[in-house]
Amino acid sequence: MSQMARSLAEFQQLIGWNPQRMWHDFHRQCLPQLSQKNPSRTESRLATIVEATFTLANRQGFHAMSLRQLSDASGMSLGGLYGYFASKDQLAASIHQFIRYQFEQVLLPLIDALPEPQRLDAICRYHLYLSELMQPWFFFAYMEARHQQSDLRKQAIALSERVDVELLLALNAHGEVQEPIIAVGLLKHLLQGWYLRRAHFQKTGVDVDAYTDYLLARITLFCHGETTNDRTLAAL
Amino acid sequence: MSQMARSLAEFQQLIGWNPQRMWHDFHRQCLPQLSQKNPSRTESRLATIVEATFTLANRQGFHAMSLRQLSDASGMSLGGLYGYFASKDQLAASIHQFIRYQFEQVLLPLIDALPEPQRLDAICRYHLYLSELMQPWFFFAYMEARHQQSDLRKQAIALSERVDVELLLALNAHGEVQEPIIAVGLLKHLLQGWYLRRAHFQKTGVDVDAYTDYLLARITLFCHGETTNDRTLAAL
DNA sequence: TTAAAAATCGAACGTTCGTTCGTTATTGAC
DNA sequence: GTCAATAACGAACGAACGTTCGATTTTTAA
Repeated sequence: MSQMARSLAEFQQLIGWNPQRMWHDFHRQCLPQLSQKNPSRTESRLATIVEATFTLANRQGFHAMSLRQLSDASGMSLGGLYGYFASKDQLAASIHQFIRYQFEQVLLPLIDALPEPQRLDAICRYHLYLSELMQPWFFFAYMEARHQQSDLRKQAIALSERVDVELLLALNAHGEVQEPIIAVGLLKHLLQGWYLRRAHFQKTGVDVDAYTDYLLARITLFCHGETTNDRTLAAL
Repeated sequence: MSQMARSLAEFQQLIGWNPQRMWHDFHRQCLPQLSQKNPSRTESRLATIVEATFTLANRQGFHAMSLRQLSDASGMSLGGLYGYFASKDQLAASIHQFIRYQFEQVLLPLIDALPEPQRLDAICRYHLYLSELMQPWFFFAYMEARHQQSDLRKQAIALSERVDVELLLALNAHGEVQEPIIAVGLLKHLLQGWYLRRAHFQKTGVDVDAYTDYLLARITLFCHGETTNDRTLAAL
């Protein structure tokens, strides 16, 4: 059984993550809708296009990004883009699909392989680490999810609820959870904070390891905390 | 000196909030760009239009919402809408401006009037309560802020940083804050969670009073918590 | 009741959007 | 170097966008 990773570097090594491999996986996922034959060139072009999509869409919104802007930013002609995706909507759908794939095929199996007492720690750490490695993807997925058509949105909700269940089970393994509905929601919200508030953390010099350690050290306090009046604001 | 409100109902009474008065204030703020003369009719039409904007924009994004959709949803003709705002961008700008106005003219004065020991509690409570009363406004402001033009965005950032300072000062009044940058960011993020995850809380039956009490009871634990190994996950 | 004022309407305008497609340039095997 | 095969190009298209404006309806006050 594999050891748990306790830092970004360890996690990266554990799953063998690097950008090249990520784009390779992404390319493989996009194959059905691609009209290109040369794999290696296609991989690097896909990376250019999707990275340009992130810089534009994560600033101004995917819907507000025009294909002419994407054409300029990626250095590729308007018509040339269509060799790499079937439509603008399909481009967004591929991104959403890939991040769901990463969750289901990479994160969840890693967590399932661990004994239950370690799972809460692992879910949080691995979520934070993966969202650090793929921050633009996570940000895009969060911000654009509600603009997707209903079947893709439903799949995202289903995955989200699966994580909720995992979190609740893992939390319960550490003792009775007070107000479990609020606790689980808050915990996931705190994990999302890392990639949603990335600019803030970058400006203030907080890295993912510091954030992770800070958070994990307080999670059990937060969720199981038997708050006594003299330690809470309510006493004022 | 006024007493602090400890529930949504008390807060609502304290600031004398009701929808009618809110739309009255909003109308007054919009006056400069309005071509309409009859105040009472204009107030109700504005309410209809802005509420329709929220239902459409908060689902699919403001940019993706067409004025033809807004025309249908508000029961007003395409040209008729332009009696109530100068342009589509101005409509969004008015909403952003109004929520900033509520923050600066309603929330901050209330907090400044309180003695320092009560301020942390008040900032959190009042932020949560106001965001409950005006949830669609807060959600809209959060989601659409990055699509605004730069001067409006800068004003929003300035206000956000002002809240950060208030939070940090208030936190410090309760003792030395460990990792203050992370703590303040997280605290604000938790406050935002209430209006960002509204659908989730509505589905699970959590109301703002329960959320507020849960949060406030754990804030000092979270921010000042001297975490010992036997109470944290790191010990596993 | 009536006429001026105010408000509403929706067809039409110019622009920009996503997308297509015939043409041109590039690539790779011999 | 030649020639298919592949990829990239960008002008052009129809649709949809935000906006305008003259005609029409509703409101207001005498």
